[in-house]
Amino acid sequence: MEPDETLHTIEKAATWNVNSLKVRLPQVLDWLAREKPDVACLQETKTPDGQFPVQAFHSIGYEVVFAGQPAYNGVAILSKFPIESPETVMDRSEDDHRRFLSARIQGVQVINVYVPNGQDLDSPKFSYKLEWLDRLGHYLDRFTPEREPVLLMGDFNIAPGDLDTWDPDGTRNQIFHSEPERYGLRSLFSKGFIDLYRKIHPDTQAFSWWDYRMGSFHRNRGLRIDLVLATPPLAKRCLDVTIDRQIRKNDRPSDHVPVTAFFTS
DNA sequence: ATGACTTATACGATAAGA
Repeated sequence: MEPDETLHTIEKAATWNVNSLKVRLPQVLDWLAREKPDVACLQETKTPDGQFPVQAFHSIGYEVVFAGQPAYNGVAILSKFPIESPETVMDRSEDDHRRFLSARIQGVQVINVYVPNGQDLDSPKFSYKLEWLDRLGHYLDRFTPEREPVLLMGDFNIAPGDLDTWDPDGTRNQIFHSEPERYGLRSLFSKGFIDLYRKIHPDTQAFSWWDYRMGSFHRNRGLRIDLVLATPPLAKRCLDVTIDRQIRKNDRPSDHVPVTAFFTS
């Protein structure tokens, strides 16, 4: 154990799919100034590494690591504490999508994921999604969940169960709700990764994403697909998880909202 | 209703998201 790790622990960690950091940067900076998470994982930055706004985050006290590309995907970890040993790929595959970032922060392994969308069950993108989840599982096998604190958070593009979708009957076996996807997610749970929102709020319906179209937010037709998972040493310390629905009312909002987990020190 | 918005790329139309 490093001496510093006992002095400062992660007490507040958040995940937010920002749907273009270029468009959302002012909102992200406002949110950080207001909420002050110790660690924030962003997805869909859609920003090449050379254009990442490093200085904007440094100037408000955040270290950053990022893995981006033009137009699509892109992930970043922001931290008030030092970020050690960042990894931008999860294995030796040829996959060039920037969807993964893993680093050590105050003795916690923080893993940021942007799981592929999959499009529909007939698409090659669906096979890619399932393969990607399988590869993530293999990456996670290096950890001992019962003993090690690991935070795995991001946009999973899977509604874990019927409570996590506005229309469980209409969406059954559709994309985000299909059995193969849910099996992939359950296989992460079975390794010891715990869905913290569902642990703390077993019966509450709360969504983290709403379609831009059809007034879906106003009608609360959404999904809970942005998740914070943690291994038992961290899950035991979790006090609450909140989903910031209010931020979806901003001008030019992301279609996702932040999910934030709180831990005892 | 293979739609509806929003973003990126590139400057109009298409791809992609979820």
